[in-house]
Amino acid sequence: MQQFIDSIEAAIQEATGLEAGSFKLEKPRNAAMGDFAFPCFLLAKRDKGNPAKIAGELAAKLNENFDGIEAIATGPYLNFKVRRTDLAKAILGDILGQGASFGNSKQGEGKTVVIDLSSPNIAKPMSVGHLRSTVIGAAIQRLHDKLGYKTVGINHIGDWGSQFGKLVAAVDRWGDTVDLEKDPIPSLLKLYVRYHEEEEGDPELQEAAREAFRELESGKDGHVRGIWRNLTELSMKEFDRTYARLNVTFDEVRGESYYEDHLDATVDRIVAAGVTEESQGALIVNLEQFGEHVPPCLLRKTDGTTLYATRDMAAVFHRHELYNFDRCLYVVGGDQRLHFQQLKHVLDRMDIDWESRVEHIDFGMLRLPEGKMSTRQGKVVFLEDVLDRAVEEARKIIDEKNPDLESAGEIAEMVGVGAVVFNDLKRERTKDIEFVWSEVLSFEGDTGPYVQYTHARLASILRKAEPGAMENADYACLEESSALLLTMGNFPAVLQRAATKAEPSEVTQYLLALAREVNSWIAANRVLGQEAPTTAARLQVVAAARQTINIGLGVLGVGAPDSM
RNA sequence: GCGCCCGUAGCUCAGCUGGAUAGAGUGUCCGCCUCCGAAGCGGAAGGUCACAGGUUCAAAUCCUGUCGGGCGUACCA
Repeated sequence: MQQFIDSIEAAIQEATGLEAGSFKLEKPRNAAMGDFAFPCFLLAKRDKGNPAKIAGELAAKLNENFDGIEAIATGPYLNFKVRRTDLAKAILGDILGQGASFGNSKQGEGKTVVIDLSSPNIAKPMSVGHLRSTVIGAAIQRLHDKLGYKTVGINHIGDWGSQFGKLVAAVDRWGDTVDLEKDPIPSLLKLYVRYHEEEEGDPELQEAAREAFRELESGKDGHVRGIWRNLTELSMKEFDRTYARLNVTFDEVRGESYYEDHLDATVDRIVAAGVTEESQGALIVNLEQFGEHVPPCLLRKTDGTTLYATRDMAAVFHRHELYNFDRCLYVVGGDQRLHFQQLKHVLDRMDIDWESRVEHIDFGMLRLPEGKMSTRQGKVVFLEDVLDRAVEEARKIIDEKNPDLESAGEIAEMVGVGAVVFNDLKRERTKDIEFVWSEVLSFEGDTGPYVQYTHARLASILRKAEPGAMENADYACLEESSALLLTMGNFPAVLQRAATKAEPSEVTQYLLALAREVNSWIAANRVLGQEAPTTAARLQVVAAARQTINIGLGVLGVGAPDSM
């Protein structure tokens, strides 16, 4: 499809003297007007003329040299219509010829993107909130993979910090009251909550927790570290189960604890850059130059221990040394905007030239109808429960509508999990989401299962077609199908925009629109049993649409079943 | 208090870097399984794009202010 855009743009440049890149073709208001549009306001301004008149004159001029493309002036717009058979042939040829690599690009060749995603905290259950970072981050990684970047997905596990002192002390004291092996996460959560409550009036507990974290930080490999290591392993085993269901893998799993040894060097490096100062007994980087309200970044507390920010500084230096990234994306909730701003400001003050390559890919918070989620108040929805219920629901629908379906269990898993993941990727990243069960468990309309269902229908038609039925197509019968063809042809551009903006919802929204078009096209265009050249042409549309949906769902990490 | 983000149909959301008559889904109402999958398709109703100014040939989109909501605001992560 790109070839049409290129030749139209080239012709406009030649006829008007506009420079390449100074204008962009748009999509006409409705498909009947044409395939591509060029608003003439820009020219009208330059030449102080009437845009409608300019459009008319330009149309006449361009049509002299066009072959297979027609320029039509409609008011101040200049619309272009490609010869239908050429359009169909080019787009279907592209998609079917490229197969699974349709949408691939070389734009990322030789470039590296580091993505920090998921990053749950040890000993806490994954809530639907963690789903967002995991699923958004994984989609962004796959998008970049598709565009030829080298990608490194990093799961930066929260396994360090003063709360682990409490946890270790709690396990030490009351570990035998729960079954850690069988039910690790809920048990740990219970212990943590109990410790939190009881230490209020018990200085001894407070001191025990502090002591435990001190020992942990000292690096001594003894009793405390043993407990901590065990907690970590138990939690990771649980997390891995969920990741497997979500179809997410990581290139690097590193706890914050990994940076223990890097902390002193990191602080030294920032001090050496001359940007630190002492304030109220703590070591800080003053950031007032970025705005009088920007609070300083704390590197060392009064007691000498480090903070989250220190560990993140260590991590970003480490990642840069290791990967020399072109983009370093942090897929972390919007509640941490200030933290990442500070991180970037510190890099900026240190005159680090790759500062602009570090991006906080923030996303909206997930709220329950009754308010903000809170683990301690029991106001959480656990991810496993959501997945289980969605799968259960999918199974119920399959039993009802398609009781003979083979491997119904696997497909129910694909559809249920797909519904949850798709739903999470549906809205613009930064928007807050209210978690409503009925919405997550809905399989109709703007949902993942709707797209999956469309895929299954297309696959079903292809299964029923005779071998070789796609040969000798008569593209003339696709006269009325050009809107759908253009949508499919636009897929590579959608992927590129989604990657640049780190915005998976561009893909979900695209797939919903495509599925909608496909479904009404199927209703209006009988494929099988037509005259052979007609069936052949329509089968190509079916195959191309199936292929495009399949790739799109793949990027999102949602399964594309051939039947469901 | 201050900073950042958000406000589009009853509800959930699209609307790309300003461009043609603001679009989907859901819910409500009506129609379609003797024809490739009804998790579907077609149709109806539903909008002062929070409000008020401004910039522009052109504003849901950019700027300012007001109101409403969310998040954050130095020794948690």
